[in-house]
Amino acid sequence: MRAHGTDGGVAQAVFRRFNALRPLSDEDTAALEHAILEGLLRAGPGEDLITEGDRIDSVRLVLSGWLFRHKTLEDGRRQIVNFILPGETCDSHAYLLSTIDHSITAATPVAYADIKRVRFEQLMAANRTLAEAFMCETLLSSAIQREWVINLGRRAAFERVAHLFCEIFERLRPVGMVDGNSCALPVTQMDLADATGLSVVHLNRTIQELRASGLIVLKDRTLTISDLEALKNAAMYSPNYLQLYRAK
Amino acid sequence: MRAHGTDGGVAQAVFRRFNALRPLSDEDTAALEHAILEGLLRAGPGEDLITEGDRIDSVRLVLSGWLFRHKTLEDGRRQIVNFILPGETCDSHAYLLSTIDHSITAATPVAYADIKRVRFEQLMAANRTLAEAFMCETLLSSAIQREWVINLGRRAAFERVAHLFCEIFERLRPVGMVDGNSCALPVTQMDLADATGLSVVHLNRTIQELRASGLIVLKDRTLTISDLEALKNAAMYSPNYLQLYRAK
DNA sequence: CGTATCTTTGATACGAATCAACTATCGTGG
DNA sequence: CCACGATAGTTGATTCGTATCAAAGATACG
Repeated sequence: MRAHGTDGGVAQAVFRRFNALRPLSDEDTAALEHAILEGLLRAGPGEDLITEGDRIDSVRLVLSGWLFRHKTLEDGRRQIVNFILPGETCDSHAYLLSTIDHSITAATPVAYADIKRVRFEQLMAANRTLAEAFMCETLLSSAIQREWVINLGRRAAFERVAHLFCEIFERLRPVGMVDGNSCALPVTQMDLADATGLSVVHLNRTIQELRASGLIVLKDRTLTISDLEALKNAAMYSPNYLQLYRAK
Repeated sequence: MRAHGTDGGVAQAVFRRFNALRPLSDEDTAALEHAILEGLLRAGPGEDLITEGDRIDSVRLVLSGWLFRHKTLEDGRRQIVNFILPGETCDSHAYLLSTIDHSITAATPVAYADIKRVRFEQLMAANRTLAEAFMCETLLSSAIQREWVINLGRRAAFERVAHLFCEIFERLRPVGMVDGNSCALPVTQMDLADATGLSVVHLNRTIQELRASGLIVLKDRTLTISDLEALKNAAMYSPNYLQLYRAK
């Protein structure tokens, strides 16, 4: 059961991303596609894919839509610790842990593939390139997490939001989700506030500052970055943490 | 070449930690010990084990001493993104990535084992339990990283420092590095400030607040937690992110 | 014993949170 | 199709937490 033609079908973003991590042979691609097509699922905005405390027994690949990982304190303070974008993987290998320490919620309508643990382990055992690519996914998400730590710990609000926008843009680009200098930003300002550790009010003012500086246009859930280099400078953005694949 | 007796020898902390992740058979233990003893090395305080931008080709296990991972912005602002404590692993699998996005520096004299990539891959291929344990190490360090994101993003200074102290204590406990309700804290207040995203001055005042609340004693690089439950409450600490191993 | 590093204290400034409205947008049902 | 409530975005006023600046003690160190 092949997907339509050469565009990669429903899993195009996944293939693009994997190829950026490790070049896939036709055989690799076919094996991955097969596993994906066995477990296609959908979720609606606000729906939890994983809830803190769950045990999990599968790996999920996001075909389309945005999700976020988040943790909440007893008194309700919430922090989004990462976004999960098309082509990215939720918690590969995480079935090895007893329980999950955070929740994953769909921000938009989401299509994803659910690959059961046993199936996933077969795939990894049979195909070394895919195993390495999945491992890189895990390592990359750690690298992003580290960058978020310095973002929250050492960048001021203006830089922080600028940095988040640079990162999202650079993560969406390799999966073909940017159009010129624009990309979708299908989350509310409250979500952005919870991702940047700011209050909604201050986030709103910071975005207005970014607009006033002529760095971005944000309207109708679409982010346009007028001058990416200028935005990166403002954010002290250094992209090396995202481009971590080892050229063969 | 066995280590001395039943105490695990120089690598005692490593074995304790691995056993907490995955119970090791005698055979597992022997294989791991063998690999460790082949590559014993030392580093002094301030010495870099890994510098941002390096390519790496080995995995390191910390036998004794503290290190920290850190990232620095162009203008010198520094963020410690994690501590690496005895028994823990630096970047297992990270040789898959092209370059490393952060530096690792010794905070104290450190003894560690350097296992070359090829050797490490042999070990993983030959021993599934060890492979899973190393994978868990990677996943756990991600979980800690996520917790640090919420710590920096949503906890106030007092809670934040309290949380860090709870976490360090709970990470040192399973490797036998706590003594009653005390543990070593062999880092400067500047390091703690860079780990919590605070200024040194404010960190100092926060520690004094914690002392005044009777929650901790911190003197001569020794942290004593008078009432761990009270400290956890103050920090809104929930330990589940550290206890992630799946009972067999 | 003198110097560098680390810790502590005080005074002041500023960035971001909070509180309270108000406006705009979106979805939905009458 | 419009009215309505709910959700999202925006604005102003004020408070508070934390940074910054400056300097004094304390401690470690060669």
